[in-house]
Amino acid sequence: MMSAMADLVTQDDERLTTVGLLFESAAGLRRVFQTRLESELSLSAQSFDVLIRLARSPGSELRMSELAAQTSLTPSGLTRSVDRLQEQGLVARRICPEDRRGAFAHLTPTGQAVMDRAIPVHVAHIDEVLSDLFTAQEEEALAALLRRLRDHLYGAGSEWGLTAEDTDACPVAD
Amino acid sequence: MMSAMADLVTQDDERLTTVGLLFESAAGLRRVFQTRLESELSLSAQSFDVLIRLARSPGSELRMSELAAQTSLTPSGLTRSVDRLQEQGLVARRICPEDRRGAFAHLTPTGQAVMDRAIPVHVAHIDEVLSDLFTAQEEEALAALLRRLRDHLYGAGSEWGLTAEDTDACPVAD
DNA sequence: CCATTATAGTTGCGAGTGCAAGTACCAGTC
DNA sequence: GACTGGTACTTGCACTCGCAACTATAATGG
Repeated sequence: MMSAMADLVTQDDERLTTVGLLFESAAGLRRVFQTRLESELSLSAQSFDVLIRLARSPGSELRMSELAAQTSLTPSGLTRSVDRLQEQGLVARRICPEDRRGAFAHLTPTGQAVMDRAIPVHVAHIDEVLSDLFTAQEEEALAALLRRLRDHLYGAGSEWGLTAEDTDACPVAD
Repeated sequence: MMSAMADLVTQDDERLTTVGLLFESAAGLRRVFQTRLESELSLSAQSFDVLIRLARSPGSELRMSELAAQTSLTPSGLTRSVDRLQEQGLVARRICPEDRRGAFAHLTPTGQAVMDRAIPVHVAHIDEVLSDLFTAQEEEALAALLRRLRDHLYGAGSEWGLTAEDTDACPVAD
């Protein structure tokens, strides 16, 4: 009855714990940012994620499929997300001329203005949470390790059904 | 129009990227595990998270509130999750004798059996994903950094509205 | 005691999401 | 140039989740 547990608490525990910490950290950070983004900027974390990826892309536009891959959303989820942002007037769609199946999402001037205001707030918020927690070296080490993990998961063959190419071009936040 | 962007791409970018990597890594890992857990064990990632926390607790039982804190779920979310697991016969509730408002959730024998089978599979899966990616030292370093972040977010005053005490007692996985 | 306040958990409801099916379009084949 | 297959999104539907309101029980205080 305890056989599996016995295995666990010896060697595997370490790895299990690492994974658990990763999930807990991400969930905690997301919740913290979400609260603040909503109260101060009336943006959901999900919306902000989409918007910041657009803001940091050349021309402030991206194909729907690209955006879906970068935001950890399925195509259908992204469609709805962009729908909402479109209703709010922050984003607009543009049909791709060369391939009329596809579409670009791009920031409207209003969306640009909102993000110009929102990004510094968010950056300040990140600083507030992370400052005095990591040294520059530690933060760099953490980023390096996570980058390796992310690339392993998404890039290089996508052995586990995860689609995405060089998301590194738009590293981004939440 | 580009003012906020200019700020971004210099100093703040690093921190923004770290946070972004954390989210992407967590999302990627979750999806990978979820796919496999569902196809091989018919368990959602959410269910598995609840079950493994129970499995690793003394007596295989935990108060609902404890469980909620550990699973990054709100109390209402946990209520529903336990409801589902109860319908599947994997978990049962037990009213706390000393405080009849509260309740314990505990694994049923069936639940125990399922987890005895599921945990080794999941551990193997983690190994498969992480092996040859990090050295023991790197993994340890990553865990240490993440633990610091997690404790900073949840513990010590919970400056950001996150509730949780010593979740370290049950570090756990997904 | 009874009243007040706080806590543990549950439920109504609305919002977001994924899966599978559908639509519109491209690309290669005969 | 219709036929077949594949791609880029979009929609129907069911499910999960969080928030706010609610119930039941404790704990405090007169």
